[in-house]
Amino acid sequence: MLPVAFYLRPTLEVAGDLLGKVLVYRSPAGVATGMIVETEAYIGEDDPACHAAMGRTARNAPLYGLPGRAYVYLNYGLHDMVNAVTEAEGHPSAVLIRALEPIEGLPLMRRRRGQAPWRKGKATVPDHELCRGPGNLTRAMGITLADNERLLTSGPLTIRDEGLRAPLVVWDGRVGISVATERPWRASVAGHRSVSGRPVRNG
DNA sequence: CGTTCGATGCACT
DNA sequence: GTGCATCGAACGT
Repeated sequence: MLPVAFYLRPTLEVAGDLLGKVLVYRSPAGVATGMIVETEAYIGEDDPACHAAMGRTARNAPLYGLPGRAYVYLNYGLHDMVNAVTEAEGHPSAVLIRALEPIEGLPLMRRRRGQAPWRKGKATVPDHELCRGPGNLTRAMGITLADNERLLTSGPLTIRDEGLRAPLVVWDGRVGISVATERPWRASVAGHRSVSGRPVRNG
């Protein structure tokens, strides 16, 4: 299990080092796990895309708290986004987990994805798309707002180092936001099928 | 290939 | 009332 000290570091280091680590979620319905292949850093009140940009509010309070906990919020009324809180208490920063390569619990993931209101009765989801995108991965894993502020170092929601080979990391601009997109604060595994957005071209 | 748009909830102004 | 750290279907070129 990654210790609190892992998260108590500069957010960009955490964002890069989370690639290749394994997100684990244990629910009554079963266990689901996946290797993290895409992350984004949101760093402090000076980052206009960070939820802390306007100062502390009820919603973003977890960002200001201790590292090594989850920050989960609802976006577009439909999608729960999961972040790992980083840096010291009082430094509002986090890493958004944007995509996983599914490892364990694929049938459970597929069942959950199929329950999305806009997807009922549609074609089944290919394995590598089950956890592609931040909204998709929380739905597949079963992570919800109820997991906000949960410890990532013990309990049902954890991130483990399973010793997988360190992947080749690509840094580029964050996606889905309208400000500060030029900051290269999105980390992804080069060429991985489960990374959201357009594939990164290679020479 | 591209753009548009509906689904859906809530924090914040 | 406005605006999202989204998703994917439907349509146009």
